[in-house]
Parts: sequence; C-alpha cells; structure tokens
Amino acid sequence: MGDDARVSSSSEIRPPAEPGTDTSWLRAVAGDAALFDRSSSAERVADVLRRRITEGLLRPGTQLSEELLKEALQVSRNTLREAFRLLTHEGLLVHKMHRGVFVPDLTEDDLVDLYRLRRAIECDVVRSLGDLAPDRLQPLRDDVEASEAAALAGDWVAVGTANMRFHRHLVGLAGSTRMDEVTGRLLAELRLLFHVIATPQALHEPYIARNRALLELLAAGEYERAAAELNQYMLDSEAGLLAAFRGRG
Amino acid sequence: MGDDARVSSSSEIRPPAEPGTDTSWLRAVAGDAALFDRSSSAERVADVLRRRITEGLLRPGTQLSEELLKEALQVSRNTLREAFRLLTHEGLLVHKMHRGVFVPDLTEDDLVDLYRLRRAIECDVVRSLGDLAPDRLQPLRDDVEASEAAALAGDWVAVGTANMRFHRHLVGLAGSTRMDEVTGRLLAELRLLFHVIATPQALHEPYIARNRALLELLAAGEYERAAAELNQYMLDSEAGLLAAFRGRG
DNA sequence: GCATATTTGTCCGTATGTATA
DNA sequence: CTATACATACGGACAAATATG
Repeated sequence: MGDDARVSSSSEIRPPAEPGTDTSWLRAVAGDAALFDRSSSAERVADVLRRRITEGLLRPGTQLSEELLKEALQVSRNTLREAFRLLTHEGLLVHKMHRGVFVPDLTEDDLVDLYRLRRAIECDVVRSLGDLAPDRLQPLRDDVEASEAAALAGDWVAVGTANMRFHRHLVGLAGSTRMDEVTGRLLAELRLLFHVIATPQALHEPYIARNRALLELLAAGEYERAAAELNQYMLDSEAGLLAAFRGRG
Repeated sequence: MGDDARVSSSSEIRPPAEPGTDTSWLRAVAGDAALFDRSSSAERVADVLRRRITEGLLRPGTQLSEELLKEALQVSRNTLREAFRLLTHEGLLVHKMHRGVFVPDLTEDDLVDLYRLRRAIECDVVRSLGDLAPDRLQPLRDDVEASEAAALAGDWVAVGTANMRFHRHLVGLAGSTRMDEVTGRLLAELRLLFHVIATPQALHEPYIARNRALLELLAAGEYERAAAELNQYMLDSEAGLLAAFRGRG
C-alpha cells in the first residue's frame, strides 16, 4: 500500500519558509494514485486533491503546477485542468490568469463574509423548522456525541470535524439542495482558515456544549429561541476565529 | 457584420416539438463568433452561450453537442469544455456523465428550493441593514424606474430584467461577495424558469409597485418592516410562479 | 530595461469507453 | 445484440504570458 502519511507530520516539523517552495506533498498525492475507483478521471483527481487540501497538507498560497501534478497523478494535462475547475468551483482552489491555480489564502474579509452567509442560512433554517420528526435529529445527536468523545480523547481536530458535520446536518434539516451545496462550500473554506490557526482547542471547545444546548432546544421545538441562540453562537465563533486569525504564526 | 438575429424570432414562430431536435440556434451562436474580444477563449465562449441561454434561445432540455458547437464557434473541444464548466458552475448548464451537457429543465422542486434560499438571503440582508448612505439606494431607484418605464411600454421582458437587477442590487447592499455570487446563480436559474412560462405580464406586474414600496421602507430606515414585507413578497412571487409553472404549455 | 526560461493557454488528432437506437 | 454516435481521455505541439536572470 506504500503508506507515505509521515510526510504530513514532517511538513509540520519543518514548515516551509515561503509558500510554494515545499513540494514534499507531491509524494503523498502520488501515493493516492493507486486507489482510483469511481466515476470520471477528473472527479477522482479532484477527490485526491480535495482530501489533501482539506487535510491542510497543501498550505495556503501553494501553487499546483500542472507539470508536476500530471506526473504525480499519471493523468493528462487536460484531465488535471478539469479537476482544477471542479475544485475552483468549490472554493478550494483559486485560478489566476496565465499564472496557474493556487490554494487560496483567505483574508479576514473572507472570514467575515463567510460567516455572514453561514449565519443567514443556518439561522433561517432553524427559524423555519416545523413539525420535525424526532429521528431526524439523530444525525445531530451522533455528531454532538462524537465531538464530546473526541474532546475527552484530546483530539481537537476530530472535534472540529464533528462540529462541521453538526452544522452540515443542521442545514440538511431544511431539505434544500441549494442550501446544502452552499453550506458545503462555506465549510470547505472555513476548514482552510482553520489551518492557518495554531490553537484548535480554544476555538472548538466552547461549542461542544453549545451544540448540545442547541440540540435540546430543537428537540423541544423551541425554534425561535434556538435561532436566537444560534445567531449569538455564530457571532461568538466568528469573533473568536477572527482574534485567533489576527494572532496567527 | 452579418446580423443573424432573425433566427431568434423564427424559433418563437416555430417552436420545436421535442427538446434537442431544433438546431437552428447554432447559426445564431455562430454569428457571435466574430465579436470575440476579451480575456480567455473559454470566457468568451461562455459569454456567448450564457447570452443565448438566458435569452431563452436554447430551450430547457437542449443538448449542447461538443462536435456541433466547436464547429459553430471555431474553438477546440478543450476550450469548449472549459466554457461548459464555467456555465455549469453558474447553474446554466447541467452535466450528465457520458451523455454531455444540457440546458437544465428545472422542476417545481427546484423552484421552491431556489426561493427558499433567495428568501433566506434577501431577508437577512434587509433585516441587518444599518446606517445606509442615501446614495447607496440609487441603483435600486434606477431599477424601479426602469421597470416602471418598461411596463408603460408594455415590454414585460424588460420589466422582468429590471426586477432581477433590483434584487441583485438589494443583495449588493450587504457588501458580501459570497451572497452576490449565490444570488447571481439563483437569478440565472430563475430566468430559466421564466422561459417555460407563457404570460410574463401577470408574473411581473404586481411587483413593480411592491419594489417601490420596499424601496421607500428602506429609504425610511424601516428595515424590520421592510424585511417582513419582502418575506411576504417572496412568498407571493413563489406562489404565483408555481401556479404559472403548473399551467404551462 | 532586456533577453531568457518556465508555465500556462489553446489547439489538434486519435484511441477508448459508454449510452442509445 | 450489433452498430452508431458521442463523450472521455491521452499525448504532442505551438502561442502567449509571466517570472527570472
């Protein structure tokens, strides 16, 4: 299987001086070339790159060279470019004319903008819930329990992941394809922001309990109160993330 | 310049029996090949197709064959596919695996879903407006006046266009890149829905006055009342569109 | 400021696989 | 089931823009 996962940790031990100079992630990406299975080549290439980007292996500002990647992934340039388009659409890559594609380096403005739309959607979803079958909250319960378990284990990355799933499932309650799609993109961008922040514990820890509190309000059918709580929740989360972002290394 | 605009009207005189059989729009699209000017080839191709789709020249369900289009537009398959990606991202085309790209044939569910997200975004924008400089409402005033003028002239397509611009500018007041992006896509999809509906007058006419009323509320700083009015406005618009959609030809 | 090398943008021809008649 | 039409994918080539010395 040739597990090259250690390059992930080595990139943390020896952080690159400037974006774009570290190409160690190429080996890891090449290791994924074997597990191609599904659908179109471009989709599969996009899957591999998506995982690597959301994992934080490819740091913001990194350029994805067509030449190097087509070699590493053993696909043609056209297919690779098709995958780039897919990921650009998801906000996981940015395209600069005649320069190539890069892992986006999100700014404070992006963070605020992102939370603006998240808040609008999620609060609207909660506010207009009605007659919810109890079992529809089960995915949310699972996510809360997963985050609590991960917190006990000290795995704050897993806490963050469970937290994102919680919000994804929350929006899913509305049953809106387009809201799900937009939320997916927003959370992907949010994940990019997490990677430039040093202390995940302080960011995620407070929201484990608040997720559970929110869940109880939903179970009790108190949608207006839940929406109000969620609104403040999101404002706090944004403020905390903004503070951490400003004090990043 | 070889103006072939008349094929546009001929397609209205002789509507195609079933989707995909009418290829008369190819000539019109080919006529646009001359006015290529800006940026990348894919962008220019996307511009041409976007105009034709939003005009309603390419009816829902129409397949865009790579072979025919590359001939008509005098570009390579790669460039054409790149343009397809751009338009798919905007919701103006749908991609079916191993079958090609098609002008989307939106359903009632899509209509409801689309309005769900529109309502969430636009109402949130209005509700959280504050300290708005008077001149920022000028684009909205222009749109309202344009729609009123178009109504007097009996040009209901122009009324619909001005109405969409009004909503685009409304969301623009929030200054949120992502909200603008999503709204752009939602309005593009909405425009596709309009094309399968016979009577534009009955759909757009009531909202000319309501847009003006909404504008006055905004100018007066009555954001909560404006949000409530907009919410009902959107519900009514959705209901009317849904009714027209069910009774379409 | 200029010349060079590198990288992307675009195009072509062809081979393969998939869906539909 | 076969045949056809089409999308998918590949590799090579040149032009154009950018980055580097």
